[in-house]
Amino acid sequence: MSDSSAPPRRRRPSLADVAKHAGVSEGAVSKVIRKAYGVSPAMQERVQKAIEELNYRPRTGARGMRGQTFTIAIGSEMPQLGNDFFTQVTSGAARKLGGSGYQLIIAPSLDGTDDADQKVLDALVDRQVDGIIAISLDVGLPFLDRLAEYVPMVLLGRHDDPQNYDTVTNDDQAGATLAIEHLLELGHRRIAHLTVRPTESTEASLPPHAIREATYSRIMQERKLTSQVIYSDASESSAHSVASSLLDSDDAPTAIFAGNDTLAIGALRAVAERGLTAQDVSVVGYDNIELASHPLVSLTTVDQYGFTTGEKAIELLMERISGERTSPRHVRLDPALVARSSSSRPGV
Amino acid sequence: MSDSSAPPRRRRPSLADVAKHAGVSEGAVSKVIRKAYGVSPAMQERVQKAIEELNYRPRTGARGMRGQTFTIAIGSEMPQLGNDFFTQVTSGAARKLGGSGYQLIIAPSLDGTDDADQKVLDALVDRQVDGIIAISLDVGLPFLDRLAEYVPMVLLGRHDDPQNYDTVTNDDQAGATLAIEHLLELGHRRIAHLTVRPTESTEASLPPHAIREATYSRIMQERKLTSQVIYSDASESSAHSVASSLLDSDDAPTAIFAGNDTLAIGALRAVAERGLTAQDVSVVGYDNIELASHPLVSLTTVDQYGFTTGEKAIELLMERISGERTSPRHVRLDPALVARSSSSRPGV
DNA sequence: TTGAAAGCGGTACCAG
DNA sequence: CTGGTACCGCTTTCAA
Repeated sequence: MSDSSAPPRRRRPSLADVAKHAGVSEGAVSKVIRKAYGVSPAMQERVQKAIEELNYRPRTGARGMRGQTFTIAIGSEMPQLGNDFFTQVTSGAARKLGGSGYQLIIAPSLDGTDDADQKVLDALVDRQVDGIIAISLDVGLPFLDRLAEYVPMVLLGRHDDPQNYDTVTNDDQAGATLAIEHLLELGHRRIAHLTVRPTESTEASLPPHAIREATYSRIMQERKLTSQVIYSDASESSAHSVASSLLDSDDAPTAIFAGNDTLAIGALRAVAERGLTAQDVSVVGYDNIELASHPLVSLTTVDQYGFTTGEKAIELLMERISGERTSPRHVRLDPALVARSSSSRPGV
Repeated sequence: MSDSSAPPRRRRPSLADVAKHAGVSEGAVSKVIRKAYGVSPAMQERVQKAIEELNYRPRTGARGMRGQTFTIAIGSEMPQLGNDFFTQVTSGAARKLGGSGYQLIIAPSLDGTDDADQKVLDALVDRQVDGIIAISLDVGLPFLDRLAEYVPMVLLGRHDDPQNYDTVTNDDQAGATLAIEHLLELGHRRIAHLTVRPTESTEASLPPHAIREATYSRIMQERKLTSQVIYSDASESSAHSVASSLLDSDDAPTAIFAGNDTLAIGALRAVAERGLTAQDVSVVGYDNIELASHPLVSLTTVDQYGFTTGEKAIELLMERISGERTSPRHVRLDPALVARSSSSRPGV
């Protein structure tokens, strides 16, 4: 009986193998694969042939020791993966990277420990990626600013003022204003705000939800209208139960502005269950997730342009990778209102 | 004016730095970080201290040249990212990997070129990941079998018979049977099957959809019932229009078994638009996507257990990484029917 | 233009 | 148990 029924794991050909096969120096091969200057057409062709014959591909790890790894990474929390905004961002980044020779990878933080987000980012730096896009991570600015000394980095959705990294943010203030003004223009006056319970954040900057809430409060106050903020957990079902209580209470509003689409859909369910329509209680969300456009849902919401965000993030990274810029840039994208049938003039 | 307003990119401390700082050999440091045998407690402590003082972290690329990279990758097509089954698989894999020291990365194929899927996988092998999970990729068995000679690999949703890699599949035949039997038991006899147009696949194995369709045809034939297969594109809207024509035709069925939930939801919309209910036309899907459980949809469907699939995939990879197995294993998971309100007994 | 050789940051084997 | 050292595969001088 043979002691190895399956062949052992195969070794890929190395640059040295190619050099030997082509009868040239390793340096020459290296120049060819990097398309560097100073190679004769004859050499070029000869090496190319050897590369194809051996089916050679350079190893990223080895390249990275001296040069680049041609890898851009998106770091995020695990739950974000199912999030439509996240998907949009990724698509935008992927599109921008297509054909560039860079590979995009997504690294989710695995466990739920409180330093899990730091660990993902560390893991990416360990892997010497050429650039990092970090999205909605629960880490402090100092940590990020220090990491950004080692690798180009851009943070998404973070209203920060860092030294070493760039940011691309949705203008949450503008977006929230769009949503509320929309309801006001329709004629609503009793507008409630449904959002997630604020966490005790050690961050200097306000998270998107907090900004949306603050904007709501400010506008209502300016208009001399009564604010009504209600909190729920992040889930649709939690939003549903909170919204249900609200609708059943004495001071039920005629409109609900939700901090995001998931919450909005929970609220919408509560509305539908009570046989109410948008004329009774209008609902507006935030994010324009895929489900929002579904005919059975048709949610009025605010689009954050995730795709553009992803594209922009890559642009910023590339400017740093190429070395043409070292000072931080902060790009703010303008959100847009997408009016659908979940909002309408209040009935008489 | 200073010619470098921002400091240049910083270099991380190396293992040599740590060795120097601790006054020990590099080999000793290496053993400590790998928790290898043969280190005295004194040495261990001394090195540990130096590591912390320098905030040292080993670089994956360098480690990979001799040993492992402690990275497991999931390769997939870009559009899959938003897919709920994909998210489930990823969560399962992440959960299984938590605390193991391995980092999970997801690599989407960037461009839409026809060899894009091969390229992602190549890119992952280039990066010397320790294991690859490939999901619904359009690549032939020979290519995969060759790649799997270099790195442990498991394919998802592929009814293959490969030499070098493992597979985890949903038993599509069993799942389709569950769906159809469910409708039969409810009393339906005129059951149509709505699925995506079959592509000319060069693959030896049948894709999931084809298996579901074949199962449908077989069961209908066994029961001496008339098969009625209608094709649409993959989108919800395409399914909607195809289903609309079907419902308006003379031989409208009393039930529709759709090849996946997206199609089912399109059909459901057509049903709802006509003021019909589940008693008139029942709809059953496949996948149990998140939207399926939404109260406004409430779709009866078949759950593929993506989470378990992800966990199982990691298990299989680990068996190969540890070297305890070299022969292929093929795991078939049993799907389950999730009955909701989109299906019911036919009305009188 | 080309080749030789010195790194990059780890691992693994060797002798002591 | 420890230190020394060859080596992994690629990039980058530096001469020729």
